[in-house]
Amino acid sequence: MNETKERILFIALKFFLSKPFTEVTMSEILKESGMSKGGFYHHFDSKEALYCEVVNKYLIGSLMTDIEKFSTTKLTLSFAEAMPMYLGSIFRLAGEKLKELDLKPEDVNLYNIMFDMMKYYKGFDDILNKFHEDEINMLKSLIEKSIETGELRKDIDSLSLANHIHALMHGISVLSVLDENIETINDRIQELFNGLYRLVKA
Amino acid sequence: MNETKERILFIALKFFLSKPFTEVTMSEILKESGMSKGGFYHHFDSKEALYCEVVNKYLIGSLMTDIEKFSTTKLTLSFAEAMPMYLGSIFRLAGEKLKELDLKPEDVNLYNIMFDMMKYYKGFDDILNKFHEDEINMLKSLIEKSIETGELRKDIDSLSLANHIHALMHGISVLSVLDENIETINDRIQELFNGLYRLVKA
DNA sequence: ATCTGCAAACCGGGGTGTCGGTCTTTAATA
DNA sequence: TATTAAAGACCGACACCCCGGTTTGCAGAT
Repeated sequence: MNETKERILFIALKFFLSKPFTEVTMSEILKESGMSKGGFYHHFDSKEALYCEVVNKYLIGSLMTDIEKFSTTKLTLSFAEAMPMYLGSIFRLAGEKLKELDLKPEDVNLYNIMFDMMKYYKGFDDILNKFHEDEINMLKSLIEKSIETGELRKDIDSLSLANHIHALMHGISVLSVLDENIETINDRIQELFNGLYRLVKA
Repeated sequence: MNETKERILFIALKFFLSKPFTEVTMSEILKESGMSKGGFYHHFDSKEALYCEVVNKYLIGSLMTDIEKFSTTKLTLSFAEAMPMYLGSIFRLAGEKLKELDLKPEDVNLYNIMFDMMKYYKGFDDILNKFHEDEINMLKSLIEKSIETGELRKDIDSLSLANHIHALMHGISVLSVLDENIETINDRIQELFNGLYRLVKA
């Protein structure tokens, strides 16, 4: 792909991560990339097309690889080990990527981004559903294994607990956005997980 | 208060519930209310002032009364009775209010609304924090009472479980928005709560 | 006569996208 | 290798529209 185009995509990424689609203006993207309007529209059909390419290149792809990365390593770990690692790794990964972009976590509203993708990126609902399914299946199989090894209570319904943890994660995540203190998210996760673990361990 | 002003406030409410602040235009509010710009700006200083009055009148107030309504009735109920009632009542109440406004639940994004209030309604962060605190305290005292009566396990940390349930609620809620199937939210809540109850009951 | 409530026309600014034209690189041909 | 044609990258002014907000004037009640 063209080098200029890639530079524009990268710069646009920052803006689309830090503001809703409608509040990002072409002017600021062009100013930042030192490019003219004419130059830009030579490469892209529209602002929305730019958005879709950004999402495609930077967001969709990494969503996929991240979950795969975890699902291959989980099998050797116990529930007590894997769980905090899983919970933490998501946010650590996100944090690293934001650092590369010189963005502070508190300037990025994950849910605004997802809502935007729902609106402007066709088929995102399917992708998201599949992503959630994968996450839950992963949790489910981890739970089942941990029941077999005797780590967790025998009377636990694995699917139910998987859904529970999944929802809990999103709850912590969205509350952190609302509270505007993303930094403490890892502590909160750890604490809530410990409480849950006390309830489910054998 | 003026009758015209109230009509504008009510119409504006619908728009602010169904779209982000920046995407709501004065033109559509004026068109819907059959009013001219001059007329509008006779009553309000700005679009933002309108927004704040709408939030003040319709959203902040009901947020307060709802939680009070519940906190006065909870004392006579067991955990198993109070919990689903509490969880369900929030969404039932919201549903009723949306019906009055001819809005479908799937057209309203609760978190978009909250993020907007964070941006444009001064002091909303404090209000929200207090609201969350109240919710958690309410849950906490319910849990403590239920531990005393022997309904719940003695080894449960009440604050930890309260936080847990609170986060879980928001998780279910935000996932329902993302999945775009708000209708099933009550079933999901019921199911996840049942799973949790099995873990915490004595 | 004055004040209230409102309508209509208007304003500046900023939004996305277009268009004619220029410069640069590449490719083909003699 | 020198010349020429075509393609690609880019510029900047401008068109057009719609935004929130202002100004002016007028009808009717007090």
